[in-house]
Amino acid sequence: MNFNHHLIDKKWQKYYEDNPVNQYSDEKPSLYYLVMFPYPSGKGLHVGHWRPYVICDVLTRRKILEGNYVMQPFGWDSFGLPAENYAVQTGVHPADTTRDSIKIFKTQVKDIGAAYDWDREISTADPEFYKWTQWIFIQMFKKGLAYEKDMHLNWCPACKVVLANEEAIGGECERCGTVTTKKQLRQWMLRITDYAEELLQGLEEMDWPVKVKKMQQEWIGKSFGAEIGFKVKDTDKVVTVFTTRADTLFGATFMVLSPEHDLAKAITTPGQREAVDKYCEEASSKSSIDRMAAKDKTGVFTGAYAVNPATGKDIPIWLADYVLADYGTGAIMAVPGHDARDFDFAKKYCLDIRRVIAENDNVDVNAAMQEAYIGDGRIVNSGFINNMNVKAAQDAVAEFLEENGVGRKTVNYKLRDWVFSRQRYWGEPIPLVHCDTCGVVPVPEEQLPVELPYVESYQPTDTGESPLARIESWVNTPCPACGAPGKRETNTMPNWAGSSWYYLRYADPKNHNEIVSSEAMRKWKCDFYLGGVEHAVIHLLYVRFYTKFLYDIGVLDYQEPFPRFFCNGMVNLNGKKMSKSKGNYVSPDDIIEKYGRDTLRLYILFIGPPEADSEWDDNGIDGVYRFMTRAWRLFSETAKNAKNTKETKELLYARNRLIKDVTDRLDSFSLNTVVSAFMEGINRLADIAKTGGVDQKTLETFVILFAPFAPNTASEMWELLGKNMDLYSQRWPECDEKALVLDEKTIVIQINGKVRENIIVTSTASKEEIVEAATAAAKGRFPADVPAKTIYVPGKLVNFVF
RNA sequence: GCCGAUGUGGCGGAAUUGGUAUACGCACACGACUCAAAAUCGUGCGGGAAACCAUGUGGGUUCGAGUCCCACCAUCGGCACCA
Repeated sequence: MNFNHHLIDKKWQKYYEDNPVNQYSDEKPSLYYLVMFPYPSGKGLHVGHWRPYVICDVLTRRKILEGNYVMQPFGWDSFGLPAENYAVQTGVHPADTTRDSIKIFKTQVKDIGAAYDWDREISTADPEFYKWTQWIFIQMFKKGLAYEKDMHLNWCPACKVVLANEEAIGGECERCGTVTTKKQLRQWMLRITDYAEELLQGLEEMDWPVKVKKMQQEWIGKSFGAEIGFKVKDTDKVVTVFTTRADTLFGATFMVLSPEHDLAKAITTPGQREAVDKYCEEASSKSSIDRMAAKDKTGVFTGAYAVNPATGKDIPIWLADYVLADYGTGAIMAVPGHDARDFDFAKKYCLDIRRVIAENDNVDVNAAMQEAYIGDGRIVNSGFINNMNVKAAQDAVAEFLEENGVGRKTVNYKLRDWVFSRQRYWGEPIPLVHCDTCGVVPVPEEQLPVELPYVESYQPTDTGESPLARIESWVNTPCPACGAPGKRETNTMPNWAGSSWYYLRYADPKNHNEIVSSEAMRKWKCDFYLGGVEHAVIHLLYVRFYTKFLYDIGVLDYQEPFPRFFCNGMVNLNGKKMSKSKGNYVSPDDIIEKYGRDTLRLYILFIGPPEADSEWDDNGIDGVYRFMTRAWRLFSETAKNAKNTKETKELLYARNRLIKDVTDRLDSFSLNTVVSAFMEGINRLADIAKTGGVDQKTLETFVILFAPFAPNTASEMWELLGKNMDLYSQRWPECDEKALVLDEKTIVIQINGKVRENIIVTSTASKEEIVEAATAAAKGRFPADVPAKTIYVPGKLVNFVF
């Protein structure tokens, strides 16, 4: 009987469609395994998509075979720019495009044969779903977490859309790669910074890849320092700065504000007005990439002076775009002697440079400095903190600031509030109404969802308004508070909104009255989450933020959505990320046709360590396919007589070796080597089969172990063994360690640490016997009569040292 | 620049707590089967004639190092004027 993957796939795909593997029962322990849901594009899947799905399904099925019910849901992150861009070009409504895309995706996802609970399928663009996305926003609004602000924002001139910092990494639009510029717009913001500390603390106890934790830590970017107020001379204005180097306060010889700083224009003297206006104009028109790439620092003097609270001296106030508007207070005290950037700036504009730290006693503390000194040392030229070290000086300065009411110790975060509005059509409408008398009023919860209306034109506007703004019949609505004519908010939410809480909805996807029932919430907590690195910062940070908020308002009884997260590597082709739109991909459909679904599942695992990026190799899959046919052949040749075949010591060893290798490697997440273990197992059994047969129990054990990896083939093998359709009621086998002890073992003989000989001894041989045998075997190679030392490692080696 | 990771055959990659480096697979070569090819099966496959030498480079610890320590080099990823 040949291995016919077409027949096997067809038969079992159908069977499991009608008889799902994952049967819920109150009796069984429940688990919840989740893989990141995809954005359904019309182009369909490539084999790279398979990787996380296969990995998650293998782990799920293994847990099922250990007697658990594992909820493994699937859904669609279906709002997004591609559908809208397509609509702009063709006029086809994004809802139609999305529906079609989901259909294509779903067919292809089903080919993977994962044990998904399709009953729990969700789609973020479904009004029944986004009703609750809007509901969460309203709760945030009520708690003061959502607010409006004029923002200088990253703006993509091509997409005509505002981007969050996370979407404009490196100064390029994440979607289209266009260089972004800045634009000032009124935006809805979420106060994620209120949760900065919790988001940071929460990372500690989580079972996440270290690199992902590090990335989040860095993104949150906590630093300890002080806030110091500098009085602007001859005014009542104060410029506050954040610094991590309060110890260098005596060395602050000028100040720099970012060009966007609130006080920038207000403090400018008439004489400098023209120069300042010109500079600010230039700064705002520069793209962020130019601004970052600028080697030369530029700036302009405001004409104003501030008073250094420590020295009492007047110091000039400058504007420069090397100071970031949205970090700290958007202003710095410049200490050119001890900060490289300030040093460059001071050199260029001939500003005072003053040494206040000496690295050692040989330094001439009054000599001109050649470069900024960043390190620790003894404080000099600094009044009451002289001779202290850096740390002590920081404390002393903080105390001085407190006493004089001009500053205090503080912490600062890089994390910024989340720009939450998008000037787009295909997203969740922000459920607010603007009323002349009542201000901004949330849409009452019973009126949710605020559904997206059909529009004629999806073209975004250059003014930064959403296409929704053109639909008067939708925009005009009575104020929910007073009934007077009001206007709907026309901005929509960003892509991340739905994915920031979707995991929760799977617990209770059909609940019309609540976001989730408390019973379902308690029962279904995500035990395992899996997905690609590309979402390691943004998505995972936002989900954690939403979860913490939902905890705070009493919806959840836990504060972290994903205590355990695994990050899979990408599958590359020709060294580059697979991409349908760039034509650089391998289609799973072709592979399934040629080799069958299980071969692809196995190859996707075999291709490399799951956490590493791997290169797709068409030849590699042939090897896995050969293994499948070899395994199949072994079964078809031995199954018939298996019941009459005696279990030999060799078979017992082979069986337990396989159990141990598969189980251990699965536990350590080494999925590529699990496939190797199956290959070794089949090679071993095929060897044994040459002289005898393979017993029933060994073949059954193989099938049970194989079931999570190659479900269709394993099912067919199960049937071949004369079993009923009860493969998934079986229990994961346990290894009998005794069976792994062989009668004989190989002992390595080393001389001075180098391998010289092997001897085979009985497994019961004592140390003395082994050393004696080793001496006899290696004596001829001894450089002297008697070794100075003999190292014996039990059961492994003897090392003669001379 | 800072942070992190990774360097092992022609290739993808294996190697419990330091204990036979190169498992498993690909590619390749030869052989069997065949009129022939494909498929399949079998054998070989780091270098070297050998002694020996080989896990990015140079040191160190150890009876023994791919594994631990120090210093470099290279590649990849993240962040990047964060005060």
